[in-house]
Amino acid sequence: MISEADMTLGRDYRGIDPRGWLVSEKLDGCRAYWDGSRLWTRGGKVIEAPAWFTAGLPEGVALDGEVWACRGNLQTARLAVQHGRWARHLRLMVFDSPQAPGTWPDRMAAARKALAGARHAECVTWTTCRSRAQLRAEYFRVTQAGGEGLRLRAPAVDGYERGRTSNLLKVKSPCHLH
DNA sequence: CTCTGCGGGTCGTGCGGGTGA
DNA sequence: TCACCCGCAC
DNA sequence: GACCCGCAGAG
Repeated sequence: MISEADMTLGRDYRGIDPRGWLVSEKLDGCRAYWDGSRLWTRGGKVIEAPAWFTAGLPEGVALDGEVWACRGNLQTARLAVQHGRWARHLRLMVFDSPQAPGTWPDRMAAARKALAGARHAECVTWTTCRSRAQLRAEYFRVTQAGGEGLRLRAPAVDGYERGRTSNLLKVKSPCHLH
Protein backbone atom coordinates (compact mmCIF):
# COMPACT_ATOMS: atom_id res chain seq x y z
CA MET A 1 0.00 0.00 0.00
CA ILE A 2 0.99 3.59 -0.61
CA SER A 3 0.46 6.25 2.04
CA GLU A 4 1.68 9.60 3.25
CA ALA A 5 4.96 8.10 4.47
CA ASP A 6 5.81 7.20 0.86
CA MET A 7 5.16 10.69 -0.49
CA THR A 8 7.11 13.92 -0.37
CA LEU A 9 5.62 16.31 2.20
CA GLY A 10 6.71 19.92 2.26
CA ARG A 11 7.11 22.66 4.79
CA ASP A 12 6.10 26.32 4.88
CA TYR A 13 8.24 28.95 3.17
CA ARG A 14 9.67 31.27 5.80
CA GLY A 15 11.68 33.71 3.80
CA ILE A 16 14.92 31.98 2.81
CA ASP A 17 16.75 33.20 -0.29
CA PRO A 18 14.75 31.58 -3.09
CA ARG A 19 17.24 32.21 -5.90
CA GLY A 20 17.90 29.03 -7.84
CA TRP A 21 14.92 27.22 -6.38
CA LEU A 22 12.39 25.75 -8.79
CA VAL A 23 8.94 27.34 -8.74
CA SER A 24 5.61 25.80 -9.69
CA GLU A 25 2.01 26.60 -8.82
CA LYS A 26 0.54 24.90 -5.77
CA LEU A 27 -2.62 23.34 -7.13
CA ASP A 28 -5.75 23.00 -5.02
CA GLY A 29 -6.75 19.44 -5.76
CA CYS A 30 -6.40 16.01 -4.20
CA ARG A 31 -2.99 14.38 -3.89
CA ALA A 32 -2.77 11.24 -5.98
CA TYR A 33 0.11 8.79 -6.26
CA TRP A 34 0.22 6.45 -9.26
CA ASP A 35 2.16 3.33 -8.27
CA GLY A 36 2.35 2.01 -11.82
CA SER A 37 -1.07 0.38 -11.82
CA ARG A 38 -3.33 2.16 -9.32
CA LEU A 39 -3.92 5.61 -7.85
CA TRP A 40 -3.65 6.18 -4.08
CA THR A 41 -4.71 9.01 -1.79
CA ARG A 42 -2.29 10.32 0.80
CA GLY A 43 -4.32 8.50 3.45
CA GLY A 44 -3.65 5.14 1.84
CA LYS A 45 -6.98 4.63 0.07
CA VAL A 46 -7.21 3.36 -3.49
CA ILE A 47 -8.74 5.92 -5.81
CA GLU A 48 -11.36 4.27 -7.98
CA ALA A 49 -10.69 6.11 -11.20
CA PRO A 50 -12.53 5.32 -14.43
CA ALA A 51 -10.65 3.77 -17.35
CA TRP A 52 -10.86 6.94 -19.42
CA PHE A 53 -8.99 8.81 -16.70
CA THR A 54 -6.18 6.29 -16.20
CA ALA A 55 -5.83 5.58 -19.92
CA GLY A 56 -2.29 6.35 -20.96
CA LEU A 57 -0.84 6.42 -17.45
CA PRO A 58 2.42 4.47 -17.66
CA GLU A 59 2.27 0.82 -16.60
CA GLY A 60 4.94 0.10 -13.99
CA VAL A 61 6.08 3.72 -13.69
CA ALA A 62 5.28 5.64 -10.50
CA LEU A 63 4.04 9.23 -10.68
CA ASP A 64 3.24 11.74 -7.96
CA GLY A 65 0.63 14.36 -8.66
CA GLU A 66 -2.69 15.99 -7.96
CA VAL A 67 -6.16 15.25 -9.28
CA TRP A 68 -7.18 18.72 -10.32
CA ALA A 69 -10.11 20.39 -12.07
CA CYS A 70 -9.19 24.06 -12.26
CA ARG A 71 -8.42 26.91 -9.90
CA GLY A 72 -10.95 27.19 -7.11
CA ASN A 73 -12.47 23.80 -7.86
CA LEU A 74 -11.08 21.67 -5.08
CA GLN A 75 -14.59 20.34 -4.55
CA THR A 76 -14.74 18.86 -8.04
CA ALA A 77 -11.54 16.93 -7.39
CA ARG A 78 -12.82 15.77 -4.01
CA LEU A 79 -16.06 14.45 -5.46
CA ALA A 80 -14.05 12.35 -7.90
CA VAL A 81 -11.40 11.04 -5.52
CA GLN A 82 -13.68 10.38 -2.57
CA HIS A 83 -17.04 9.66 -4.15
CA GLY A 84 -16.33 8.44 -7.65
CA ARG A 85 -17.95 11.35 -9.48
CA TRP A 86 -15.51 12.04 -12.24
CA ALA A 87 -16.02 15.22 -14.24
CA ARG A 88 -14.63 14.99 -17.75
CA HIS A 89 -12.32 17.95 -17.34
CA LEU A 90 -10.39 16.44 -14.43
CA ARG A 91 -6.69 15.89 -14.97
CA LEU A 92 -3.79 14.33 -13.13
CA MET A 93 -1.27 17.13 -12.72
CA VAL A 94 2.07 15.36 -12.26
CA PHE A 95 4.82 16.97 -10.20
CA ASP A 96 7.29 14.14 -9.63
CA SER A 97 8.49 10.78 -10.85
CA PRO A 98 9.47 8.80 -7.72
CA GLN A 99 11.48 6.04 -9.40
CA ALA A 100 13.37 8.31 -11.76
CA PRO A 101 16.94 9.23 -10.79
CA GLY A 102 18.41 12.69 -10.67
CA THR A 103 17.32 16.15 -9.68
CA TRP A 104 13.78 17.43 -9.93
CA PRO A 105 14.16 18.73 -13.51
CA ASP A 106 15.59 15.34 -14.49
CA ARG A 107 12.65 13.55 -12.96
CA MET A 108 10.12 15.93 -14.51
CA ALA A 109 11.67 15.25 -17.91
CA ALA A 110 11.22 11.53 -17.24
CA ALA A 111 7.61 12.11 -16.21
CA ARG A 112 6.93 14.12 -19.36
CA LYS A 113 8.25 11.27 -21.45
CA ALA A 114 6.20 8.69 -19.56
CA LEU A 115 3.04 10.75 -20.07
CA ALA A 116 3.38 10.99 -23.83
CA GLY A 117 0.24 8.92 -24.42
CA ALA A 118 -1.91 10.21 -21.59
CA ARG A 119 -4.85 12.44 -22.47
CA HIS A 120 -5.92 13.29 -18.91
CA ALA A 121 -2.52 13.78 -17.31
CA GLU A 122 0.19 16.34 -17.76
CA CYS A 123 3.25 17.73 -16.00
CA VAL A 124 3.02 20.96 -14.04
CA THR A 125 4.99 23.87 -15.47
CA TRP A 126 7.87 25.39 -13.54
CA THR A 127 10.56 28.02 -13.70
CA THR A 128 13.81 28.73 -11.91
CA CYS A 129 13.53 31.55 -9.37
CA ARG A 130 15.85 34.46 -10.18
CA SER A 131 15.00 36.85 -7.34
CA ARG A 132 12.71 37.56 -4.44
CA ALA A 133 10.96 40.15 -6.57
CA GLN A 134 10.24 37.58 -9.23
CA LEU A 135 8.92 35.15 -6.62
CA ARG A 136 6.68 37.83 -5.19
CA ALA A 137 5.38 38.78 -8.63
CA GLU A 138 4.70 35.16 -9.48
CA TYR A 139 2.91 34.67 -6.17
CA PHE A 140 0.56 37.59 -6.77
CA ARG A 141 0.01 36.61 -10.37
CA VAL A 142 -1.10 33.11 -9.35
CA THR A 143 -3.18 34.07 -6.31
CA GLN A 144 -4.94 36.92 -8.09
CA ALA A 145 -5.90 34.42 -10.75
CA GLY A 146 -7.51 32.26 -8.07
CA GLY A 147 -4.58 29.95 -7.39
CA GLU A 148 -3.54 28.71 -3.97
CA GLY A 149 0.10 29.72 -3.97
CA LEU A 150 3.47 28.39 -5.04
CA ARG A 151 5.72 25.45 -4.42
CA LEU A 152 9.49 25.78 -4.17
CA ARG A 153 11.89 22.91 -4.85
CA ALA A 154 15.52 22.90 -3.79
CA PRO A 155 17.49 22.53 -7.03
CA ALA A 156 20.36 20.25 -6.04
CA VAL A 157 18.50 17.44 -4.30
CA ASP A 158 19.08 14.06 -5.94
CA GLY A 159 16.21 11.59 -6.04
CA TYR A 160 12.63 11.49 -4.79
CA GLU A 161 12.24 12.18 -1.07
CA ARG A 162 9.72 10.43 1.18
CA GLY A 163 8.13 12.07 4.19
CA ARG A 164 8.59 15.60 5.48
CA THR A 165 11.39 17.61 3.90
CA SER A 166 12.65 21.18 3.90
CA ASN A 167 13.55 20.82 0.23
CA LEU A 168 9.91 21.35 -0.75
CA LEU A 169 8.34 24.57 0.49
CA LYS A 170 4.84 25.95 0.05
CA VAL A 171 4.20 29.64 -0.33
CA LYS A 172 0.64 30.30 0.85
CA SER A 173 1.01 33.69 2.46
CA PRO A 174 2.58 36.92 1.19
CA CYS A 175 4.09 37.78 4.57
CA HIS A 176 7.46 36.09 3.94
CA LEU A 177 7.97 37.52 0.47
CA HIS A 178 9.87 40.66 1.51
C1' DC B 1 17.82 31.95 28.28
C1' DT B 2 15.62 32.58 23.95
C1' DC B 3 14.69 31.63 19.38
C1' DT B 4 13.95 28.49 15.85
C1' DG B 5 13.02 24.19 13.55
C1' DC B 6 10.82 19.82 13.76
C1' DG B 7 7.73 16.02 15.15
C1' DG B 8 3.43 14.68 16.79
C1' DG B 9 -1.14 15.37 18.06
C1' DT B 10 -5.52 17.65 17.60
C1' DC B 11 -9.01 20.43 15.54
C1' DG B 12 -11.87 22.82 11.73
C1' DT B 13 -14.41 22.58 7.28
C1' DG B 14 -16.98 20.63 3.54
C1' DC B 15 -19.06 16.85 1.42
C1' DG B 16 -21.55 12.34 0.95
C1' DG B 17 -23.24 8.06 2.84
C1' DG B 18 -25.47 5.27 6.28
C1' DT B 19 -28.69 4.80 10.06
C1' DG B 20 -32.60 5.36 13.01
C1' DA B 21 -36.62 7.95 14.59
C1' DT C 1 -38.08 12.77 5.46
C1' DC C 2 -34.69 14.61 8.43
C1' DA C 3 -31.36 14.77 11.87
C1' DC C 4 -27.26 12.69 13.41
C1' DC C 5 -22.84 10.80 13.24
C1' DC C 6 -19.06 9.07 10.78
C1' DG C 7 -15.46 8.83 7.12
C1' DC C 8 -12.17 11.23 4.35
C1' DA C 9 -10.29 14.95 1.82
C1' DC C 10 -7.43 19.54 2.62
C1' DG D 1 -5.45 21.97 5.60
C1' DA D 2 -4.60 24.90 10.31
C1' DC D 3 -3.16 25.08 14.93
C1' DC D 4 -0.79 24.00 19.25
C1' DC D 5 2.64 22.14 22.22
C1' DG D 6 6.82 19.95 23.78
C1' DC D 7 11.58 18.94 22.71
C1' DA D 8 16.30 19.73 21.05
C1' DG D 9 19.99 22.47 18.96
C1' DA D 10 21.94 27.11 17.83
C1' DG D 11 22.82 31.60 19.03
